[in-house]
Amino acid sequence: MVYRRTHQVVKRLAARRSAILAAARDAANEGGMAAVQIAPVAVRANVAAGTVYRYFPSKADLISELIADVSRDELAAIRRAADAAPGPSSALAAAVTTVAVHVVSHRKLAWGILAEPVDVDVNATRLASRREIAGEIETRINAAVRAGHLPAQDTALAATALLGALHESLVGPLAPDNLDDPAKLRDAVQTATLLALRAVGVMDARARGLVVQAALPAKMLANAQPG
Amino acid sequence: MVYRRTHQVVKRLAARRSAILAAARDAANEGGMAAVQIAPVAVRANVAAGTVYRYFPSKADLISELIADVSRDELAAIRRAADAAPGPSSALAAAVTTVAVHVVSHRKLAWGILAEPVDVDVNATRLASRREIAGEIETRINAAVRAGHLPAQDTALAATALLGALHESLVGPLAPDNLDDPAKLRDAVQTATLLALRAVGVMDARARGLVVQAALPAKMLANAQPG
DNA sequence: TTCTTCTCTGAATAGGTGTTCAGTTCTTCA
DNA sequence: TGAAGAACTGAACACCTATTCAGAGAAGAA
Repeated sequence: MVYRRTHQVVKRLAARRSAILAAARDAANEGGMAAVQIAPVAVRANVAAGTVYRYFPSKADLISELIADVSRDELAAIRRAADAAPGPSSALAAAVTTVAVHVVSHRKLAWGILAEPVDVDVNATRLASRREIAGEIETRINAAVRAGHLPAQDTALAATALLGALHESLVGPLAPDNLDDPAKLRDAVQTATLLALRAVGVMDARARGLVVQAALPAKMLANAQPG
Repeated sequence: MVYRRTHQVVKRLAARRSAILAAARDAANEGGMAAVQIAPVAVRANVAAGTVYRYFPSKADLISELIADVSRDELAAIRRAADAAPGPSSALAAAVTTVAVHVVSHRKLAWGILAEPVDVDVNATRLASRREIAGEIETRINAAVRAGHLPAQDTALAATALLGALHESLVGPLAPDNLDDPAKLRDAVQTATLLALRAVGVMDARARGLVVQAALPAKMLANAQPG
């Protein structure tokens, strides 16, 4: 009389888990991390509040996993874009553009993951996520420096500052508020990218060229969500 | 039999108000806005919790006033530094350096005022504060552009990005953690300032010169608080 | 079909923090 | 000095939301 999970059950359990995570992601994307509350998320996932706890030991774990998920996706996108570029400078430009597009495409979510305060328990995850992204950017800056395209500098600080500039100008409270218009959005992404590249020492003229080259297909911008 | 406040009483009331605000400021400086809780603040100010409500209608009002206070000070410092500079570029460098020094000097407070999420009621105040600072920086960028020292650009976005770069690299979670050492701190401030200036289009060589010129007296750095 | 084990439910619980208010203490004024 | 008004106190209250858990519902084994 041993109970053994049927394949079908295993699938359903996995699906529920995903549904809960997806619900959390949606909630975060609509109202920031503050909106990721157990009861509402449960409703969204068509599940009772208690059920959430059968999949995640605590809210902190849920959010941690959400953050890890999102940054895994983001990191992959950055690497893909950068690796496809012809040289170190283009790679950096592509990486930066990718980050810019991602944050404007999911502003609330990005804000929640980046800046919104949460339990100390999730800070570790968030920090790790940030480190990964910053580390990737730093790697690309380093490559450009080694190639002689950028002046020698504290690349860790530079990567951090670069991300700060992007985030603040694109999803911060002072970010332009008319980003629903695709044209404006594209402008904002390009302007922010230009600023970021100049910050690490790319000369103005060259930076403008790189930004244009790195311009992403409209398809990617089309994913942007109003809000 | 009209009760009339004696001068002494008026003074005491004012002192209490200040004490409460100061307590709130201290708390924020130690643990961010999350640490600004009525009961602890009251204890710090040697007052009962209820008393706080005789001076501030609600916690949101208390925090709003705190934010307004801090940014008033900051704005004044920025203007003082910039106005004392010999030209538009130096003025911008001085302004940026001032912001950098301020944020590293009170990291937790800065973080709380800048990024930590709070009641919607205080968001207006925080936004206003941010706008003021960004506006001042924007003004200085504009002056430098008009003087032909910087390329034409979206100065509002540039100011925002510039502040983002500073904040993220100096008080963000990835900021260097050895800023207790005055030498390191000075380095970090200068590096961040350099990045910020380059971002808006100051050429590398010139930026380095401006950063050195704008170097603030050690006295100002001495106010930095460990943490 | 029936028993056992797993899974889900959602109302109840728990903990934390802003806010109130009846009672106390202090201050003014005659 | 005493009456009246103002300020202060701090325990009680209120609200919000994460978490629990006893009972209900499904799913597997026999």
